[in-house]
Amino acid sequence: MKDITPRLISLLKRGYCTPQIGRIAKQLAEPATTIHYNVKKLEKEGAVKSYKAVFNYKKIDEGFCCYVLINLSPDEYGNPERISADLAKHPEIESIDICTGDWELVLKVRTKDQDAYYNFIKNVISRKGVTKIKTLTSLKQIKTESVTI
Amino acid sequence: MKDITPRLISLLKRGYCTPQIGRIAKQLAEPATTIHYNVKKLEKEGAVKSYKAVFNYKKIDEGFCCYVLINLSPDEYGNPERISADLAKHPEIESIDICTGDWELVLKVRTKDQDAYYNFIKNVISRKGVTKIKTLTSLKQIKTESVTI
DNA sequence: GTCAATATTCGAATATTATTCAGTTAAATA
DNA sequence: TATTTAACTGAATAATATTCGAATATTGAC
Repeated sequence: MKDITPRLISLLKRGYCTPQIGRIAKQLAEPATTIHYNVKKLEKEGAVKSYKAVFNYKKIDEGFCCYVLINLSPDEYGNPERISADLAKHPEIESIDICTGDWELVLKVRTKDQDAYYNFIKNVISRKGVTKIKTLTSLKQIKTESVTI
Repeated sequence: MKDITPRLISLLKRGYCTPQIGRIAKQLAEPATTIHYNVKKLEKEGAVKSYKAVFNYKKIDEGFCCYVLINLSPDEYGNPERISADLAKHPEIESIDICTGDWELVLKVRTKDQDAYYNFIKNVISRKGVTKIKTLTSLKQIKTESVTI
């Protein structure tokens, strides 16, 4: 039997959802057509990037979560966007920020477990350009993607 | 004229969306009823927490983003969930993680600008229980909530 | 391995929900 | 104040999700 779940999760993680006009209308006590108009306006302005699902990541084999703080070598330092665009392709990486302060890059990474994380670090992060890494491991997620768990 | 936008954004930021069964079905080349069944299964298992919107935060007056690394005082150290649950109420905080490593709490915070962030720190973060704070300011977001910008 | 129980797939019919349209009201501009 | 543009809204329509029942596949007990 074909297992649809992984492909389904992969799509829902980044998009393939849509706002519930009727439910919003009821909640805000406004006509559905008014909500529709305003939602479309937000989309047209480019204010909305995507509609997506937030998961209980333990239940989709992504229970291990951590922040990866990265220092870049002098030659990558001037162009962090190149390495970032490359990293962005990896589905394990939930977010990538180019930062000021002690660290140039901050990643949020989700893997199945510590073993999978170790492999991820070995294969993806350990590369020329990265001079120093610090990992902050999440013991418990209280809030994620604006959703309180 | 009543401005619906802020209330609309507030709802979409955390939920009030739903998967697009038909579009997923087309993408995965499976019948819509099969997709429907599998989506409902994920929901029933509790694997899906919410369906929500991801924004271009610059366009919704949340252009200033940073990570806040926090050390807790010895008395809060043993029960970080209390202070976390309290922080979770604030809409400026996108995520809260209780971590190992050099910092006990990692927050991701979005405000309009640096001034708004300063006020946020003063009013929300500076409290008994927090002994040390380090802010990593995001200069550019490459990927957010699994969505590449 | 065989059989029964359970879970998954799927097409056709139905129910629900979003969207369009056209008219109205409000706001901005000159 | 007149004129243009943007925002709002109800009724009709279009699009989409959901239910149902039946077929197929998987799992677990013996």
